[in-house]
Amino acid sequence: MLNLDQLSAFVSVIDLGSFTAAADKAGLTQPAISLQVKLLEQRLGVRLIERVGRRAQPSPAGVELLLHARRILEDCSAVHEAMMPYREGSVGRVRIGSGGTASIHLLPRAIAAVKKRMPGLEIIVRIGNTEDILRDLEANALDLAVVVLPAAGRSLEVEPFYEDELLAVAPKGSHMPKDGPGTDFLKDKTFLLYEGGNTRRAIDEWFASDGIRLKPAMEFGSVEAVKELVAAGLGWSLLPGLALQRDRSDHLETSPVKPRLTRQLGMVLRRDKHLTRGLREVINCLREFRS
Amino acid sequence: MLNLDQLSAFVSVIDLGSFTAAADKAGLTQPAISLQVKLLEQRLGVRLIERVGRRAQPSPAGVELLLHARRILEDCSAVHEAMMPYREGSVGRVRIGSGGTASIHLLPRAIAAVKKRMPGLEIIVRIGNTEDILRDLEANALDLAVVVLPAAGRSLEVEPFYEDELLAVAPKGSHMPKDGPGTDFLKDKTFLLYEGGNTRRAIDEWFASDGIRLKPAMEFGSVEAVKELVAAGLGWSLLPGLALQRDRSDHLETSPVKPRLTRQLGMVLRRDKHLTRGLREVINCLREFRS
DNA sequence: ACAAAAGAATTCCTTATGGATTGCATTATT
DNA sequence: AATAATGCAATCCATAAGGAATTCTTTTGT
Repeated sequence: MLNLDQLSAFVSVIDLGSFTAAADKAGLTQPAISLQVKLLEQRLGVRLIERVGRRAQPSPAGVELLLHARRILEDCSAVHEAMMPYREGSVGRVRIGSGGTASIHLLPRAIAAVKKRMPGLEIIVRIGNTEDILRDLEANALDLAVVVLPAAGRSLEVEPFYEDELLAVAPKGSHMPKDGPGTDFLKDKTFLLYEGGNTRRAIDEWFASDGIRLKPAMEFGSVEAVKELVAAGLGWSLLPGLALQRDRSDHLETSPVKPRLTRQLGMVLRRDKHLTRGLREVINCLREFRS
Repeated sequence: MLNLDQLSAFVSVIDLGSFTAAADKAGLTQPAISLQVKLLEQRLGVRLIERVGRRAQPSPAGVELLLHARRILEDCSAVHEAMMPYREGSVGRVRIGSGGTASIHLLPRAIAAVKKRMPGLEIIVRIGNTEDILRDLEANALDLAVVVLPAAGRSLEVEPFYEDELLAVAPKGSHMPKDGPGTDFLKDKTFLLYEGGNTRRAIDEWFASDGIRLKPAMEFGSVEAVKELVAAGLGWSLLPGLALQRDRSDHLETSPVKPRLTRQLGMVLRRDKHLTRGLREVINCLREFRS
């Protein structure tokens, strides 16, 4: 029978290019690693590592073994993940990835609801741009993503669950058309935009459908920053309704635009994801927003 | 880290429905299997086997683990399969670096001989100048170099294996002294030379030993080109005998020079190189030329 | 038929040591 | 002065011997 410690040692040596480095990483001494690799080589009857000069390189057989070994080791760590939900005592853990806006305004409410039902559940939220989040999701470093759609990915399943309207935002006292400002009305305003990925794209498309190309005065990575700047009278903006709920009506004038401009927030999971109870709860709580 | 023996024991117990049976199959005693499964349960923090009545059945977590475990164990046995060809030496790879002349005229014959003995062997030949080849050899990007000597390098081992004579080559019908042309005879001829590194150097030294400094009319990177030009009557040349074996005697006059001028071809390996069966075969086949 | 405990055997790790190569500095040479 | 050669120190891996830890067996109990 093969031995996972030996496989792991072998992979580590190749990755780090040195027996000594692999030993340090594993918290062992160099002879231990040497022995592991040697035993593996004996068991397989093949030379796996070319000890040549100062560098350790895989032999042809070693290259082939690497492919298998990496997969096996990954599967083994996946086992721990898979057993997590069955564990007694630990209620579980849900790792959520999210874009900035949703994480500030939507997730806290959903998480609060989940926590009420499953107090022990550990919830981790990672903020990032859609691209990074989805990559981590595919790598199973995240359990669930909450992002602005569209979201692509062969192994991913997308469920839209919230339609967020983008609102025109102006300093208090600005003239705001009754039935909402259109592209014509807005095109000459000074614009401060949130430089989010899909949100920003939706805004550009909205203007572009009337043949207008927007040249924003400034772009910011933070919605809150844009809000403050608009409140200070520095210009107009188009911001997610979500971000405007904790009303700054004392300093801001807000209105839907014409035609209305919305963006879809969606939950994204790996298609083959095993649903733990915690994850199911989170999904259900997010669905509450669907109304 | 997971343990494959434990996984295997667990799967076996489920498959056979009994600890004792699993123990027999594994050639161990029953407590050993009990312990393995217990340790696995402890490590995963999950109960895996429901000991109910006479039959051992998997818990829900056990069912899930079975899926993973079977796959992992299969992959592990696939590893043995995958290593088999390398183990028997029927598969392998030899990366040879070579100067141009040897690679065209010597290597094909040696490779053909090796292939006859080890049909599965993968042979890669990289052409380049001596310097590049030797650098790659030191970096272990090549297994063997076949170059014109001398070849330096602290970590390299050199074995001369073929003495190649440089022949004077003239257009058909040229006057060629009976006992071979000397420097005196050749110094006034129009010369077309092959701009190889060590070969070219050997020629310069040959003339220099009689105090003559050669001013070749043209230099070419290809021996074949020089041959064609000489055949077309454009001048004389000194070329490796190896390159003249596929006789162009219908258009060329060839003769040893006086004193005879030879260059050594050598095999070069890293001093600490591990000899695979394939590499040994290649070396042996090259030695056949030594006669 | 499985679990638990104690002793035995094996495995695996650490320490110590030696061989080999590499990188750097020093020295000799053209 | 620049280049090549030499010598030294450092680094890395292999091996051997002793010791710690794991794992198996035997025995016994539920």
